[in-house]
Amino acid sequence: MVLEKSVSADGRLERGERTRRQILDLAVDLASVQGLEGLSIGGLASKLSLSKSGLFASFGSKEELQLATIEHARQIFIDAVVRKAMMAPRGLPRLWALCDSWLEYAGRKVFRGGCFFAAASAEFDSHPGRIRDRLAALMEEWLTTLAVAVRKAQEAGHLRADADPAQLAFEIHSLFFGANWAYQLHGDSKAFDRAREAIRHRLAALTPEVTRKVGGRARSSRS
Amino acid sequence: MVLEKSVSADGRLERGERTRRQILDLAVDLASVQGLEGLSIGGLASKLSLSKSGLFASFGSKEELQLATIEHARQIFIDAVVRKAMMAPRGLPRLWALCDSWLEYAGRKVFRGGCFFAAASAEFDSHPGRIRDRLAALMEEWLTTLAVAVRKAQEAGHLRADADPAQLAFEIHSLFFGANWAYQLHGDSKAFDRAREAIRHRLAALTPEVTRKVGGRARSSRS
DNA sequence: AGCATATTAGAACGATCGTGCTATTTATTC
DNA sequence: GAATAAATAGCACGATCGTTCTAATATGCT
Repeated sequence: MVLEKSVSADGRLERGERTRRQILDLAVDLASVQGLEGLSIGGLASKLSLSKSGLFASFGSKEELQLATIEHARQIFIDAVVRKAMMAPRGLPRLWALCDSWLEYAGRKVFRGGCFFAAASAEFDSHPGRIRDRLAALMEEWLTTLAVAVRKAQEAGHLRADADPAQLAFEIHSLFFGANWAYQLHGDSKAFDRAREAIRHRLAALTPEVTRKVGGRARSSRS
Repeated sequence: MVLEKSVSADGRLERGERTRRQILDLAVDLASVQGLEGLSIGGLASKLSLSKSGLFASFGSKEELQLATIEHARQIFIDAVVRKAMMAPRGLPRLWALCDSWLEYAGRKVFRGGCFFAAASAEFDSHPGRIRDRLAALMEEWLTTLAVAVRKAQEAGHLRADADPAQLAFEIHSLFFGANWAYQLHGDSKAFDRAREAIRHRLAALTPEVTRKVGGRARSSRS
């Protein structure tokens, strides 16, 4: 464990870092609803009973605040989705764990406005600059995580090897965002079941013959 | 053809309607990039060499301008996607025509910032009010269009009848938005091929046995 | 304790936002 | 051509935005 300068010897957070965290907790929540550009320094400050200039000084510019908000959201996402799924056994179970935890993350509204990154990437996809670049890098990182999970499932013999992991990652990711979109816009929580069903259908078609004969699908907990 | 009061006897547009159209053309273009909320009365006015108050008076409020922008985008979308696809023979060909024209609509950047409705619905999905309601209704209309196309293909015997049209519409729509998202964020135009491939794969599995024996898939132009 | 540093507050700036009110211009009708 | 209506311009308003500068306060170190 590396000692950061923002953490004192006894492990407590320094004052600045503590307020920074309060700010970012609220910023992430607000940004998922009003967008990253809709974040306002004054709005954040008043909701936290801080001075506008004091909050501003903690980040130096609005862009830095937005970038810090993205990193904070990334940590929350990793804790809520990736870390849990990585505890499942590698191969198809881990791929399914990723899917389940993502859909649960969206349905549980870890962020009030739904998936933070779905909102932010759609908002900034036409705004060149550091924010868009960072978001694009994070989303590619996530798609790679999905693709690697697919490939590992193939290497473990849980999925046929003749499928393109990037293609499957794209399809699964699209269903994720589609479900998040339908839930946010129409309040349709059945969309999560739709996404699960589509993924199940897609993966079942990729299950090797030997496995299909035994169980029909690899996860007995799935109906 | 119904005579509207904004159209004079010789078919030319009245002055007010002409500028309204110029405004909305630009508004739709700008909103697809900066968002519906990012639309500014002053910004639109200066780009069109109009006065801010004059432009404002044409709509009465920003919300009315946004609603008018949505209707204008809807017309453009219908012309670019739906109308063309409806000329294809009903059944599977028409479903495929819808898919092809949607993906081409997104790839051709009919709107500068990609699909107007993907951006707008994501922006307003957490902003209750008339705008969100209208967007939700339009998107449901679109999903219904897709579902009906699926059902017609089933009735024509082009697709097996044991598939849920709403489920298929959800999946296809998710792939549309996923491709649009990847193209906008990563500039990855291969995403359109990915979406097409996924749809092709999904529909092929739903092709009745008799048809599968003949051609493998229904559209010979598809590789 | 007191000094040095980090953190927050206060006030003000120029800019831009949506909106309302009043004039001025343009088109239509008699 | 004069009268009427429709469309546009000009100007000002309060509010809010990001940002800067300076003063006050709280913390950490010796």
